[in-house]
Amino acid sequence: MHPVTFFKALADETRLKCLLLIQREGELCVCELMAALSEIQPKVSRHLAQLKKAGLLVDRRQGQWVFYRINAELSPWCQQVLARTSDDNDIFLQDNLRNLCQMGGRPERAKACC
Amino acid sequence: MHPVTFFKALADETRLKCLLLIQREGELCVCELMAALSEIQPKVSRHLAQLKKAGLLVDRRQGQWVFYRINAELSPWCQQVLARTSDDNDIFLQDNLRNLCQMGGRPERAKACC
DNA sequence: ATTATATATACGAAAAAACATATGTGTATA
DNA sequence: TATACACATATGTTTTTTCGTATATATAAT
Repeated sequence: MHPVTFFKALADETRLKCLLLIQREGELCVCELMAALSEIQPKVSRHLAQLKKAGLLVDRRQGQWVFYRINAELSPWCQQVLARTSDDNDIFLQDNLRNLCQMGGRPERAKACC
Repeated sequence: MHPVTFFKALADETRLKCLLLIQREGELCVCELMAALSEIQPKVSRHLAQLKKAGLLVDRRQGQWVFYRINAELSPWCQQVLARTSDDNDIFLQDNLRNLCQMGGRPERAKACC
């Protein structure tokens, strides 16, 4: 992964929050991210498409939903940067995690989060 | 340091190379970075000003030169991200380090680099 | 004082990124 | 087959970023 490509992917609030939330939750679908971020669907979807194209995320369809997770083949140094960033930025994600937990009707596979 | 501010600072080839080269060398002046990157002076200078304004670098004037170094008060997680990125991206800096070593007339304080 | 060197900044142009709105696609359900 | 839901993408616009050129400042040397 070219370092500039990687950091460009992280250099946007919507994308960075999606990445870090997905990392913490393991897997999230578009509607969960919409609820967590309070953002409209095309905006979330567009940023996820960018992250997928750049190789940071992979997706899988399950029925009506598309779940995104971190690409397991992402360079270890990139994964470490994500992990380190996540560890030290709880406040950055605080409201979004709360929104996610309060979201009604989350799709089935939902992990325990709170 | 807000994570988006931080990653925006890294999301440009010129800025990222400046940061990583400065990190490896301890301290570099504008003319050394110009030589390392083969870029014109206003371009290098502008990007260094951005990095300084964002709190990633500090500068000190010594005679005709202005030396830049990593801000020691930068959040430890940011410093770790820089260190980890540097460790895993030798190829990214390879040509620039060679240019720097081959540069003639480096200012006095020059550290041993090769 | 004048000239040279190192660096900074102002300015307008060009390129890139992000956006909202509208529409398309795929899946489930009635 | 028709409707609803989740998601993707196209389009035109706006905003942000980057750039080159020109110019300003600050130190050094003559």
